[in-house]
Amino acid sequence: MITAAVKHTGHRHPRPRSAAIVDDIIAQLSQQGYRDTEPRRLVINAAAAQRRPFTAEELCAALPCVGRATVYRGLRLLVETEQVCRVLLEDRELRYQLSHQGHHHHLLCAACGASADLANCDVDALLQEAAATAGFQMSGHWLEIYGRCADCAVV
Amino acid sequence: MITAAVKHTGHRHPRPRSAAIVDDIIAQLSQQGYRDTEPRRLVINAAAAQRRPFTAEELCAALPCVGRATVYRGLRLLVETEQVCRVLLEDRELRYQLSHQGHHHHLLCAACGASADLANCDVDALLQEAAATAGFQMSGHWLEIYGRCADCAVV
DNA sequence: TATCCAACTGATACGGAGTATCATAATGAT
DNA sequence: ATCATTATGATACTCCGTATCAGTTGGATA
Repeated sequence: MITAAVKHTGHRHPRPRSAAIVDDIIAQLSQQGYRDTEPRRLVINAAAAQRRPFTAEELCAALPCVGRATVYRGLRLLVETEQVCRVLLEDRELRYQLSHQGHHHHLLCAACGASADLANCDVDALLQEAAATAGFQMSGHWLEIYGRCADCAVV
Repeated sequence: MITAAVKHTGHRHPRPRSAAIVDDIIAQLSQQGYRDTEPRRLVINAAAAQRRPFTAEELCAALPCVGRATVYRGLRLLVETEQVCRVLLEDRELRYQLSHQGHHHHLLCAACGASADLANCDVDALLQEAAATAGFQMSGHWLEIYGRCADCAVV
């Protein structure tokens, strides 16, 4: 019998630090009835390796041995299960990044492409209220914030 | 000599109420060096005739005698000159609608497709501040609000 | 550990949305 | 009326994402 700790993952080297993330996501997917497959792991792993919001095509390029459709399907599944969130750039380019828990918005740096999470912000409540004033039942929203991060800020 | 009031616009019937809007927009474009052309007027007129945010393809369909590229170019020009604003639906479909002055956001009804303007809302200030707290210089944002308008509200 | 079905994959084709190209036409300043 | 500039329209093209479908794989079951 092979225990989880000893089980090979296909890597000859020590498991990268992203392996835990992959396992965690795979576990959550399994719980929801989705299978643990090699291509799916590769997609999650590649997504976790990104340091910036990335495009689906970038993932495809990073995973030449995984079919394009599979990459797209994998991303879609991850978005649906809220493991990954979608980010919209100013030019409407769609990018992705791993979710870091709960509802939040993104501060997107136009200079370096970095993304910072904006949590603990009561925009939602404000919008809900403003919408209600107009007799509108708000059910959702899309908000992206553009500018420059601390590192790229113009002095 | 033909005065502006008498000048024919190609209509045999009384000028539709949108004609004033078209003239106004054309005037603003002229001021910026853009020409007053028939296809461009047709695009503006068709845009003004819409009651809901519309897609570029819908305009194309409504203007079979105007080239598709021209419709797209016209819309792009109108967006650049801020005569028309872009609206993003939840499924990322891009729509357009005439601008109604100043910065504002849209309340988009998922049931009937209507759009209401949300003005006099200090979201911007709130975001600016929240972003600054994270050391982020905000330069812009994209915000769309989804839900149900007063008419379509679920009781 | 053998069986089996549902889920998954990958190659491919397809479709929609928007843009580039370029020869021709129209505008409006002179 | 002339003429340089801008605009148009037909078309081809790119890009992004999805549908299709035959073949494969995962993992539940016994």
